[in-house]
Amino acid sequence: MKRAIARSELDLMSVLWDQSGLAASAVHAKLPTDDGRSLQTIKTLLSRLVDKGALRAERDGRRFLYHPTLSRDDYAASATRRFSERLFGGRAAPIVAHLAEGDGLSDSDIAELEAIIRELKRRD
Amino acid sequence: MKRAIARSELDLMSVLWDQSGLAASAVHAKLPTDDGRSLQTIKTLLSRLVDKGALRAERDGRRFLYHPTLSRDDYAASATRRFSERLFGGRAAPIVAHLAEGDGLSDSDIAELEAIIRELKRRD
DNA sequence: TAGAATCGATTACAAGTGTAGTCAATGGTA
DNA sequence: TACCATTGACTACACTTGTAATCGATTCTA
Repeated sequence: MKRAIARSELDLMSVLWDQSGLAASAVHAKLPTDDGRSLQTIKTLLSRLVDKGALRAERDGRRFLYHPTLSRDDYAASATRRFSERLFGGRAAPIVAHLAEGDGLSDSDIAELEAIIRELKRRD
Repeated sequence: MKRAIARSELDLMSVLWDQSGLAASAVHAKLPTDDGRSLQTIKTLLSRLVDKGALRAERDGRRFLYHPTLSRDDYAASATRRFSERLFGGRAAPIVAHLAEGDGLSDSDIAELEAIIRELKRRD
């Protein structure tokens, strides 16, 4: 059952990472208003995420409250590694280079990057 | 026709980015030996990529030679932006942080990152 | 208490994806 | 020349994804 989280499903994960234990209707309500997807669609996606093992459904009366079974951080880490591996042989620099093209990065982003680099070099 | 390049198709793009103008059999031969996909499969994927406009097929006798119509760099840039946007609100630092987790980055990668940061700060 | 709203479950269905078989034409070879 | 290999075209087919309708049960409300 360890299929991947689809693009459209990720939006729901994101909502539930912000606040775990929401019912389907609440998840629907929390999506951007311009989202367009109907409540039925959200329910289907939630079921699929439960099938995939990405969510746990906790019964609450006649409805379910949904909880992520993997953290946003864990997901982001493995997705990032896969992405970097697939496109850049696991390297980080080309990613940053692409994001920096055309006044890409904010000052705070740059400052964070600096801190990370400093730490990496210290650890070295 | 501007559908996205699928995961499995990306492998073929990668081969053709390394060396443009290969025939189906050559692309097949250049894939990792443990790849498993049959030559027939490769041909199907190549056709799909032509349909999608990601490859141009140049007739050469009774076969075709395939050429990417978008550069690896352009593809990587837009894929990277999409990825970063989707998972990290467009920021670069969390990506590097994830890749750095658990002795992730090589010395040369770190050096490149440093150079990029230096340049970004200079530009600032 | 009768109808309305809401819930999960089931079903639908087109498009996309991964993988490959079959076929007819062509080109190379014994 | 008679076969065999190779090529693109076409077809196949199960699975995934995106989106939603329908249905039966339950709960809220007038």
